[in-house]
Amino acid sequence: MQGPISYSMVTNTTNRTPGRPKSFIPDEALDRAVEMFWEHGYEGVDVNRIARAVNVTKPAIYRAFGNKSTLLLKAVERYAITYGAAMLADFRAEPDIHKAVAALCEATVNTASSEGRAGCLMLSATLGQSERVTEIRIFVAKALNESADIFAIRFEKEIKAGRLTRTPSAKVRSRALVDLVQGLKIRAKAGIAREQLLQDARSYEPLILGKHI
Amino acid sequence: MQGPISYSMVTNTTNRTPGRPKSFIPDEALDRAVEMFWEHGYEGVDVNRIARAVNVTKPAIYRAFGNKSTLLLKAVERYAITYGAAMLADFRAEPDIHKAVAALCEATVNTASSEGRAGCLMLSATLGQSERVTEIRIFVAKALNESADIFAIRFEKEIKAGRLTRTPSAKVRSRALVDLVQGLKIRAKAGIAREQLLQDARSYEPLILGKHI
DNA sequence: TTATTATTATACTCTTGAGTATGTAATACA
DNA sequence: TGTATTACATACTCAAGAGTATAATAATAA
Repeated sequence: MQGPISYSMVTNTTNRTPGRPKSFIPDEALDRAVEMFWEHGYEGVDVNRIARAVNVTKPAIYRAFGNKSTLLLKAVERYAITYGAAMLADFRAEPDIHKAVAALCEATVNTASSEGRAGCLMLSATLGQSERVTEIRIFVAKALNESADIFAIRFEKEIKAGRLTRTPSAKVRSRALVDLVQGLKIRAKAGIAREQLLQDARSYEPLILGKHI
Repeated sequence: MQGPISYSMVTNTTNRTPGRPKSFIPDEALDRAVEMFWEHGYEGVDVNRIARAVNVTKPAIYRAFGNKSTLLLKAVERYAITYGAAMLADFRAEPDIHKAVAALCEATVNTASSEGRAGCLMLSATLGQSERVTEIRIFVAKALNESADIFAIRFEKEIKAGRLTRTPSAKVRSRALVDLVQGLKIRAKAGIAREQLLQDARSYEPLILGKHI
């Protein structure tokens, strides 16, 4: 259909290994897989489409990733880095805890409530039925727990510094924040209006951080 | 495989319409569909299995429900009645608001965190890719909004009665409660231990209802 | 140049499962 | 007893899509 793409077209470093070079960059294929699985779901995507999206044919994808369910697993892992880790980094980088929580909630809505790619790939994959769904669930559970831990450590610090009340505990606040975020994503996927969700998201910062007695 | 089942075996009221009577009760088939879709997901179930589960063959199911995606839609609606509406009824029936919220959170975990049927059919169907997923999402969005409204009305009443502080508002509390519940279900599906989730669920009542200043 | 190796594209197999065409069984009613 | 009606089971069609066998191609190394 289209002429083969030489290695120099996709990378500028000299190829050191013998053999015909890849005509696509695996991580780019993964990015397209992320987008497509995110938008259409696991069963809604066939490997052919992903292959075409990176100007390659199916066997190349199978050679690079093994099978479709492994491709999803890798896509989920990449999604976690691209989106999840980025949000956590922003959270850690923001010195004002109120701004940090507010930004996290708003960013969640903005990411989960876009027109084409609604919701969250990690959740869709967790609720889905791919062959490697067990590994995906373990990965997601770990990711959620790690997020909660990061939140909890930060809340604990703020409590110790006297900037948050001792109750609710850092642990409770952190778990609640994780769950609230999941709820926002779900409602985004269900099609509830972004403006509505943004309004709710903004109200969660005072709910989580507000003074309790 | 098995002999046909006479109508008198499945109902005791006299059949008033002519023609051979159904050898299965549609609502029972729906119940089995709920169970199977819940446990294995939409793509994980084939119509044949549902048919066999009610001692009938495929065409009978197709005649009764049209096609697979409609069957899922109907199953989701039935799930909403069987589980969602029941929880809301309990919530309304409980005069003590603290007990009402606590019971809701705990019941959520107990329902969503069982061994075989983890999570929530409404969420799975919302994140899934059946043909009628748009209608499912609209239905689920409506259900979530209605739950939030019920909570909000109740919280408003408690605020007016002086049993809850004016902030956070009834609206904020209600949305947060909905989202927290969704988060618990997601984490249940991801395989986080029931005991852990129960502990978190119990901490959400004071978070939502606790006095804020 | 030639051998070696890795990767590609073409063209295929195969399974699975959704949906249906056809003839038959069971009931109401005349 | 017979006719209309509704549902049933058997046995099928058909499409889609996962995964692969095979041969060609593009690079390195000697």
